[in-house]
Amino acid sequence: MRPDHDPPPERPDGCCNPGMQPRISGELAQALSADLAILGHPIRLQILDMLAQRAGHVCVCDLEAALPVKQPTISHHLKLLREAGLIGVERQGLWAYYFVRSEALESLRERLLQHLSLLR
Amino acid sequence: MRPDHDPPPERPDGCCNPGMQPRISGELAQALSADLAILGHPIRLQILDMLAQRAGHVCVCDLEAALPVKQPTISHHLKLLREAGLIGVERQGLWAYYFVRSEALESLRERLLQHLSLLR
DNA sequence: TTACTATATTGACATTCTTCAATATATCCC
DNA sequence: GGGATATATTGAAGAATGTCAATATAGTAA
Repeated sequence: MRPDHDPPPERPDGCCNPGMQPRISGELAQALSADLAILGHPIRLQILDMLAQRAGHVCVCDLEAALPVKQPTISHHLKLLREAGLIGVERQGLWAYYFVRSEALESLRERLLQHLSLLR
Repeated sequence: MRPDHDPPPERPDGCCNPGMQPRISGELAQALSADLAILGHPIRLQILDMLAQRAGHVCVCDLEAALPVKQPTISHHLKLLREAGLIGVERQGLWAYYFVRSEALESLRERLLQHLSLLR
């Protein structure tokens, strides 16, 4: 979104590491923080937890009954998780059964694990 | 009464698992999402990455030179990371040298990995 | 058809987050 | 002391996010 190549400016004496760069590029940082941000909400964490408990058998009314927000808010977070590819839905008549897409969650976990160990 | 292991994947007639609860409590979800949120910003990730590269020798001017935001914004994110306990600072004269608090970052990493594996 | 139900969407509002110019603070050097 | 420099803080503005009442949609059942 913004050019990021300032040639190393002259640095006075003893301070500073001129030309130092992050190993994590701007784009990678964006992607990683998006991964972290989609998980970074208590209701979404609890939704994922409930879906993981009973894969394929959780309807919206279960979530609504167990969580301290109203139904439109549940639907909103479900949509975000679905757009992030972390969950899927199968409609059966009136009900919508949500499930964790384990392979997506697993690869997200791998990515986080890998990059967070960089920060050690 | 804590049914950690509800074996019946059968639903009672039509929909819904009455009385279903998340394993992750509201408080734990808050704490976890705070952990995730402090990492969920590209600039903060890049700051942590740069600090991890040269522990103890990164001043604000290095960060300012390498990252696409202005100095007050850098200071703002440094403050958030410091308040989260993830980094520390040692002032030397005019300069402020920031460093990763590895043990805090490590325990955060452990917590995240542990709880994320719940969601599998 | 009509009534009912589960979920999705809309629209509005409030809150939080991000950013930066301006300014303050602290330190060094002369 | 004054001037220069590195970083911190303030304050304001816009952007993003979270929430819910109202409404829409789509299915069931009589």
